[in-house]
Amino acid sequence: MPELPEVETIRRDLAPLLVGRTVARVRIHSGAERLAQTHAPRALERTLAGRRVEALDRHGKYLLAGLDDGQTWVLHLRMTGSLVHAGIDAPGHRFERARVDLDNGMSVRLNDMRKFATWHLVGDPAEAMPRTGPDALGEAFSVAWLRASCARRSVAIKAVLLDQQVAAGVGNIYADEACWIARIDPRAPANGLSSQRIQRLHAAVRETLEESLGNRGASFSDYRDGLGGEGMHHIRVHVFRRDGQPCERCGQEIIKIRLVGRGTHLCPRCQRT
DNA sequence: ACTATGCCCTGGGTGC
DNA sequence: TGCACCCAGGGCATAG
Repeated sequence: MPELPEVETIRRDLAPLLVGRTVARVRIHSGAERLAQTHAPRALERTLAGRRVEALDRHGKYLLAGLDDGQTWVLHLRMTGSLVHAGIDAPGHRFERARVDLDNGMSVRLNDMRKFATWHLVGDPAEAMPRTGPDALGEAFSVAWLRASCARRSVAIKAVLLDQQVAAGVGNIYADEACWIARIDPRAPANGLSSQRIQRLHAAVRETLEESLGNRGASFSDYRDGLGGEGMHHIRVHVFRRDGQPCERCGQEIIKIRLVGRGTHLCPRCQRT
């Protein structure tokens, strides 16, 4: 599950390898047609060929490749997607869905077991990410913003954290981790949290994302960095997929529940509503 | 406006 | 060993 730290790790790996390079050829494999959201697959392949990559940015979980014709190639990896830099003749991964060959004998492969990844080619990146708010590591995601986002919502705080309009880039792993760090029960109604607890939660979101970024992301299953390697953060998490194990803080057994349609992990003793 | 649910996908795990 | 079933969940569509 590439979330913000994973996507940012990929961006940092790929930026020096892609920026300044020209796309020689793009190939969307048979069976992966849904990848291309704004064009028919063959049309997208033709349009991208010959374009130079001028920048590789990120917003939330989206990667944004700025092209020399002013268009932006917007990539989202969803749950099982990865982008791996490899030689043009390197054998394809079992779940390779598309490949981008560069002008220097190298390529980037999109591997995606579940075929949920998307590519948009747009003039304005906002077109490709219409329901996306401030990046969770950016300045616009402030304590005041989180407080305002909670004030008008009666749903569980975890649902607010997962809302990409509130904190773009936070996904299931880091929502659970942030709630544990802030000692807040993820089921707590958002509009019932005190100002002080929201401040603590905001700091916890930043802390968990930055720590994971420092560990090059969490490879619970399919996530790979831009060079095909695994992250290290999955062995550093406090609650995510640690159900049955003792809480690091109080020793109580971590439990797993279902909340907003997602597996949710928490310590029932030291996380309070 | 808000909230809840189903859908897309496929491999891995579980139980019989 | 086989096989049916369930689970994983990001973002969108749809319904209430």
